[in-house]
Amino acid sequence: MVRAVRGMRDVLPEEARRWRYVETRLLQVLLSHAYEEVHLPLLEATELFSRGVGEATDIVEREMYNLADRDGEGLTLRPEGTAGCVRALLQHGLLFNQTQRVFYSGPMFRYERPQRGRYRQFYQIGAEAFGFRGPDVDVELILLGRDFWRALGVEEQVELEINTLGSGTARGIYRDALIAYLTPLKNELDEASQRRLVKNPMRILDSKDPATQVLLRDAPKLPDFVDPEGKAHYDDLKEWLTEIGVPYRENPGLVRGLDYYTDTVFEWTTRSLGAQGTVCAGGRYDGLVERLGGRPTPAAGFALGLDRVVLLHQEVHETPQRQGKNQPEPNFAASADVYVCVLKEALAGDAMRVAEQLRIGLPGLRIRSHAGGGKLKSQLKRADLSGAAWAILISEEEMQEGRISVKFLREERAQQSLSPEALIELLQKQPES
RNA sequence: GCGACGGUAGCUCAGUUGGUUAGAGCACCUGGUUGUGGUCCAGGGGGUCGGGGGUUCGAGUCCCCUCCGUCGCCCCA
Repeated sequence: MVRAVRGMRDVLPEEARRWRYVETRLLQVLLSHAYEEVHLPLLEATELFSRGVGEATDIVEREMYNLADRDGEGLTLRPEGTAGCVRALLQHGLLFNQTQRVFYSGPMFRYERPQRGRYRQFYQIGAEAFGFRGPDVDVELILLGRDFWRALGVEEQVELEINTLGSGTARGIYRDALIAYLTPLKNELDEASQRRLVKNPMRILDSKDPATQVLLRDAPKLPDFVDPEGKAHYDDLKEWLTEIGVPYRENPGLVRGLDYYTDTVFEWTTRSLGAQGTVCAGGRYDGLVERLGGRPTPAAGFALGLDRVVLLHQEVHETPQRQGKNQPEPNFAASADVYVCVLKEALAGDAMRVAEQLRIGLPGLRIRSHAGGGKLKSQLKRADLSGAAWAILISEEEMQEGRISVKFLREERAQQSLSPEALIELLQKQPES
């Protein structure tokens, strides 16, 4: 049997129902902040990422899915969304003398060791804001995050960490100072950190190796190198967060794996997901637009890991038992809301007509009409299994009188026989999805 | 890329120091009288024991390789 390739995941109906709910909620939040949606290609020129993300990053060095187009052009399955987003806005002149706030959603690809919450094809929702220099837009992005967690009811599980990297130049100076300090101690560093010393020294700050952490105690501190403007920016940000009432934790070790970040960086993390605890992360990247050929443009954004957020949502809101009398809102367990049955097989045509009538009268409700024949008993069994709250029964006598019966599957309530119009009215009052 | 652990029915798992036709629960299908689900009862279908090789009279069980998964490292969302 041909199996899915490693790191590629199938999302089956039960999870997909939750997935759609979560994604819909998140997109609603974005729209409520008047962010505009864009759709971007999965394939980009390889150069976009080597230039945008940074040649020395792990992503570009060994995690990208590279392929050659038929004419030999180097293509890459996007490993992240920001570079492509900037490219698209630049290409169409949307960053010229104007601001933009956009979002996108879709799969990203990285060749990593698969693990729970970490797949080679994984889904991100990204939001980016261009043309805003001040920390107000940083706050806005963080607020977006808080609204996400509230919308999903997982705010208790998530916390915010922030840090500042300072301007690009300040960062460069710090980087050199760090290298100067660590180089003589090179042999005492853990293996991974030794490699990073040349390529991406700031990431050493993230090391979990105890010996390395001891060495770092006396290392130059990033905050001491942050330029006055960067410091003011950061102070403003913190003040704002406090004022608005967004709790945060400062984490001076919070660095980014992608080269383009400057000044503010932030990360929403959870302890509920094991090692893959980062659920949403972002920050400023004032240098990227210029790096990709545009005019210098301040920018900030974040990416949210949908796979992980769905997982987190699942931890907090378990799928209820199918048979429960009071279906929770929303109803993840059900694959239909209304199930149409016939008392005689010859009535199948009438059933389809009635189902269509209901679909028109009850948009939003999932109406499934029985297929495959069988006795009423087995039809009702199907109805129950579908999770539907109502079974509709079509009988010959009632059809002649222009009535149909509704049976309440999830509450103690007598079956009713009524006209289609009355039925629609009845079900309208009880939105189930 | 590194380390540890795991893989038996659709799912969760049992399977004795290697020994007959590999089991359970759940799920699924059928029946328990004509047109009423969930509970109950009876019956039924379903497994190349992840794959390949080896040891052995004999392998789900032992050994090697490989694939996949989980946890951690790493990386990051």
